[in-house]
Amino acid sequence: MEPGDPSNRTASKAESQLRKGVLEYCVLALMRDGARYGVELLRELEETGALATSQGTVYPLLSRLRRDRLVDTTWQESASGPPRRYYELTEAGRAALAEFTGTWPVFRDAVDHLLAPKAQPQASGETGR
Amino acid sequence: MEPGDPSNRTASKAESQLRKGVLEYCVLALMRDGARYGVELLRELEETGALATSQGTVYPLLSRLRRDRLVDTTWQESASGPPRRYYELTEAGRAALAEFTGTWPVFRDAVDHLLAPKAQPQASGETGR
DNA sequence: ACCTGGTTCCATGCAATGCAATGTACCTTG
DNA sequence: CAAGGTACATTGCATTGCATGGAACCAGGT
Repeated sequence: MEPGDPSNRTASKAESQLRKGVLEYCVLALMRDGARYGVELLRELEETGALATSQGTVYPLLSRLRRDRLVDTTWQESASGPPRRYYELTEAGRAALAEFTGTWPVFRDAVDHLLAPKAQPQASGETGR
Repeated sequence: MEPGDPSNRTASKAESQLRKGVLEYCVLALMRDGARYGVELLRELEETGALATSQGTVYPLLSRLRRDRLVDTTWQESASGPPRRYYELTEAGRAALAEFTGTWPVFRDAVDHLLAPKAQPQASGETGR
């Protein structure tokens, strides 16, 4: 990779820290519709733009998921290239993903609320949403 | 506080990791409308529910913000109790907050998109599943 | 004066995690 | 066989949330 790639500017220090703890569940989410292998996950994360990362991040993460029994793995031959290790959600993995799916909106809304411009004391009550 | 509160177990690990990198900017956001002191910030974070944290987290964070010149501090007497150290945004602090305000929605939407149930390719109604 | 309790500030050590750098193995192509 | 691409993996580092513990200051009761 080009160390001096200027297109990397978007990946500031803040984004790197934002990924912490979220990446794990994003990877689980990507496996929701079926088994995936490492480089495939890497590509799909890249497509999201904000969650792009590197092999040095994904493989240790996948190892942790396997250690914690959130995923099962199976080797599978490839039509062209070396064999791939496919990762698939276990029951515990689906449970963890479901839990995060509930946790995330709460967290997201809390941050949204803090970041939103000063609340306007518009009359009383809330305008709901 | 209840150190061993079992009701915290479900979201504790995930939420704890979620706070990484976000807390810094949430604290900056809280100072947007004026100077704040440590315990005050702690209380306001507590009110958000999802961003509640402890002194052991906030004070080292505030030290880093000061080290990086994102905030300035001034001592101020208290009507009842020991003096308080008030933290106020510097120009660099406002810039960092502004940058994050731009970064956050991109990140948030990326996670939302991944977590959303499988995208249903337009087409017409899908009756049940 | 002394002590108890509340408030506020802060430092230290640990654990989790993203990441760059690097290495290994396999497959295809020439 | 040699070269290059694909895929998996490990190591060491920096950052950061957090539990724990402590210090300083003030007010009120005894």
